[in-house]
Amino acid sequence: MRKSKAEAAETRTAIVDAAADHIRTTGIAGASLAEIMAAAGLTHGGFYKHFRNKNQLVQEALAVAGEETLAAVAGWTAKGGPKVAADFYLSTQHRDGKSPLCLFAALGSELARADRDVKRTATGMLEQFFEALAQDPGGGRDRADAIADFATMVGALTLARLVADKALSAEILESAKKRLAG
Amino acid sequence: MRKSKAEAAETRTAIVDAAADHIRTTGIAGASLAEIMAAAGLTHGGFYKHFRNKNQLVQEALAVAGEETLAAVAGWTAKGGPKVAADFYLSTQHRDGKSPLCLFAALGSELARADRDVKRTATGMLEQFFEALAQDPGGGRDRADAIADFATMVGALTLARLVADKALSAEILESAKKRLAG
DNA sequence: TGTACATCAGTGAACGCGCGTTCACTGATGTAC
DNA sequence: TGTACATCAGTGAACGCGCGTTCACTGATGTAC
Repeated sequence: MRKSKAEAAETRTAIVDAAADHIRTTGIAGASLAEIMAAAGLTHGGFYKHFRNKNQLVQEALAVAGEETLAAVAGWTAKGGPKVAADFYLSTQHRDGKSPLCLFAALGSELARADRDVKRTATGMLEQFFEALAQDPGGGRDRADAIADFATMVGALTLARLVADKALSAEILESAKKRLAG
Repeated sequence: MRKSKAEAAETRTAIVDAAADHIRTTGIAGASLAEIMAAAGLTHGGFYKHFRNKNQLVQEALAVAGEETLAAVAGWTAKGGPKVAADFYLSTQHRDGKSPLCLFAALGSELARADRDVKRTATGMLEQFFEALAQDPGGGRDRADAIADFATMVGALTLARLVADKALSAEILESAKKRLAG
């Protein structure tokens, strides 16, 4: 059942998109190729017609996941500046994963143990985040501020997600919002 | 080759200590029982004489790892206040894992996906961190400040660890230090 | 344009491997008398 | 205190399972003439 080149390209994109979603939910190690392929509407056997191995898919999925989050952050910033972006990033909706989750909050500690190629992809995405967040014409915020802000957001969202206590989780988000507003 | 009760208790402690180390290096899913038992000088078969299952060991190991980091943070704070504690936390030595790594930076995103019991253990440790860091008599820092500070530290260390570029990694640590000092 | 053949996207079964967990066994420790 | 037996910490082989990866196969697509 050979598919046309156009269909095959769509299939490939669907696999990467499914991986970008799945990986942020289950982690890299926790996302099996069979699950990702099923989410893309395929059986697992065909995976190697599109990718060399799982690692190649992970790299492409990270890039897609990063661009999704980056587009969201850029959108929020364009709408209301860094403060609005921080409010969205630190919302309970983002924490609960209803909007696609920031890849650094979803995978941060796992990426620290990833292999060199995966880390390079993640580094490229992070550099783009810093550049996007540092663009604050006339706001008096420099690159170091943007980096510290983003570190606070990632740390707060990570901690808010691992906590088993709703009240403490909300307190973490609020404390970070207050810091970023002040 | 039955061992005495005292020896068995020592063995149990050795297993938990080995797990507390190993888990922060490889992640929870990446730390196999065979590796942990070998690190404690044992074969894997005897594991179930001490623990119900892997999950029970993980919970105890998280508590030990948390207490280790907490003792270090408390020590740094006692020595020179919150600023010195932040400088140690954000040092390249801590980032590179030569001192035992903070469990939230090591496992943050993985703990978000852990089961309820593991999350509860992590929550208890985090609450102790907040209380320890909020104790700043006369410094004018309240609990919200302590939480935001810790979020910044965890986020910065996590990002500094996943980056494949030494210069960018150092820039992240320095930006966070600057924020916490100001 | 039509025909014959090569290509290859996708299927589903199978592989080797490492994992958590179980189990029969060993022999020193703990206990009952 | 000494003896006989039960207990159980630790060993090492084995289990079932899910994983990433491979492979023979199918049949529609792409290509050469």
